[in-house]
This record gives sequence, C-alpha cells and structure tokens, in this order.
Amino acid sequence: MTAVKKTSTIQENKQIALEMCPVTYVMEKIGSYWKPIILYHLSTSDKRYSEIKRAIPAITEKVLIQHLKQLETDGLIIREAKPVVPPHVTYSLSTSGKGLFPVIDAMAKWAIEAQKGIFV
Amino acid sequence: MTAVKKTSTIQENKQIALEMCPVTYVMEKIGSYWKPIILYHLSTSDKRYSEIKRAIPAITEKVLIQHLKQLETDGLIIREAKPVVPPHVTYSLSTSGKGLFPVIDAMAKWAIEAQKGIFV
DNA sequence: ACAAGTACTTACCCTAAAGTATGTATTATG
DNA sequence: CATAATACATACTTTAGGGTAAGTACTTGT
Repeated sequence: MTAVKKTSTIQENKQIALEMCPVTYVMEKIGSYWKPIILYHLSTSDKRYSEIKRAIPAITEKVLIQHLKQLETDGLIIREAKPVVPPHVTYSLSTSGKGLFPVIDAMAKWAIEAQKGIFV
Repeated sequence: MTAVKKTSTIQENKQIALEMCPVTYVMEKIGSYWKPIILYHLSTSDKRYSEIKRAIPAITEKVLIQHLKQLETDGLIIREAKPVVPPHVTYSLSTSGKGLFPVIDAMAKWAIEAQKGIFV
C-alpha cells in the first residue's frame, strides 16, 4: 500500500467516508452527470457506439468515449468489437452493471412522478 | 418532431435529452458527487447542519452549504431554523426528497453487494 | 474581557472536467 | 481516385466546481 501524503487530507477523509457510507462507494463509480444517463440507455438495450451517441445528443464524443472507457474499467459495461470495416462496436451492461437496474429504475420512476407534479 | 438546428447548442440539446430520458431529469437535480451522499445521510434521520458536517468529513463547509441551498431550492430538503443562540438549524427530506428513498436504498444495496464481490 | 459554540459568508485560487476542432485507420463502392 | 462510413484519438482552450482560509453574528459560560 502506498503511503498517503500529508497533504491529502481530503483523500483520507474520502476513505473514511467510503467505509461509513455505502452511497459514497456508488458515487465513486457512477457519480457524474453523464454516467447514469449512459447506463440508462444501455439498460433499455445493448447499443452500438453510434446509437448511444444519437441517444444522447448533448454529450460530446470525447466525453462519451471517456466515460465508456471508465465504465468498462470499472466493470460496469462490456465492450465488444467485431473486427470488420467499418468498425462495429457494441456496449452492454455487465452483471455488475445490471445490478444497477433497481437504481436506474427508481430514478426513472421518480423523474416521471416529479415531472407530473406528484410530490407537490 | 422538431427539426434539430445545425447550430443547436448544448443547452438546447440538453432540453431535448430531458424530454427523451427521465434519468436526465434526475441528474439535473442530484447529479453531482455530493448530493446523493447528503440525501443518504438525511434519509437515515433529520439532522442539524453540524451533524451532517460530521457525517461527511470529506466535504468542505462551503460546498456543503452550497449543496444544501441548492437542494432546498430544488425542493428536495427542508431547512428549519430555530431563532436561538447559538443557531439551531435542522435539515430534513421534503416529500419530493423522500420520493428518492428507493433510489438511495437501491444505491446502498448495490454498494454493499458490489463491495462483497457479489457481481464478480 | 475573552473564548466557545453554531451556522454560515466571502474572497481568492486551482484543478479536473468538459468543450472545440481536427485527424486517423480501414475498406467497399462509384 | 475520392468519398463514405464507423469508432475512435489528440491537442488545445475554457469553465465550473471545488479547496483554503479567514471572517461574522450573537449569547452563554469562566
């Protein structure tokens, strides 16, 4: 284990937070604006790179691929590339990623209810 | 369907995304690293400002209060201040905030399972 | 008189994330 | 020979969020 630098108080505290609060762990994995949105689109069906792009017009290609790589690294999604030209790459949820179904579902339900004004 | 303008900006595209993807709506409300963590701590019990602070040592006061204000503005939490000295301020989930229980719960469950290595 | 306690506020700085724009590989097709 | 199609890569700039540190208000306790 690498020694923690004196100056990294916040990192130390984050470690403590991780042990104390499960949600912190989730945030380390999908705690960004785009990741849950990407996961949502993959939760409805496996998709090619270009399909995700079309599904989320507001995201730039740089950011999209960046997040896809991170999600893959974190074991939440699986990338499958067919060695053809033009390239054919499909992304899908891994077992772990599928474990997030309840989270995504709950989000979607809340959003629909909130937009209907149910909580007013 | 509205035609997409060539010049369409990211804000416009975000608007479209909002209509197409419920999760986008959720992200507009709680799409940051800290907000779900704050909501988690409020979901276990109403808390004073200082209690939240202690529960999340990694967050700075500036950022904490910033997010609390935003969450209040967005109608997810309720701030109640007793006019005493020293101040006594309590934060709690609103009806809308409580509607996020399933999301928070699902996150916590996933985190626990993921940390146990269930998804490997 | 001074510190302690609570819940902030404010000014300044810094970095990580995001945006812009352009380039790359490969091959079938006109 | 040029173009189209797909899935990226990369260099550069900008911005928003977050971090640091210090200050404020008001009263009780020593």
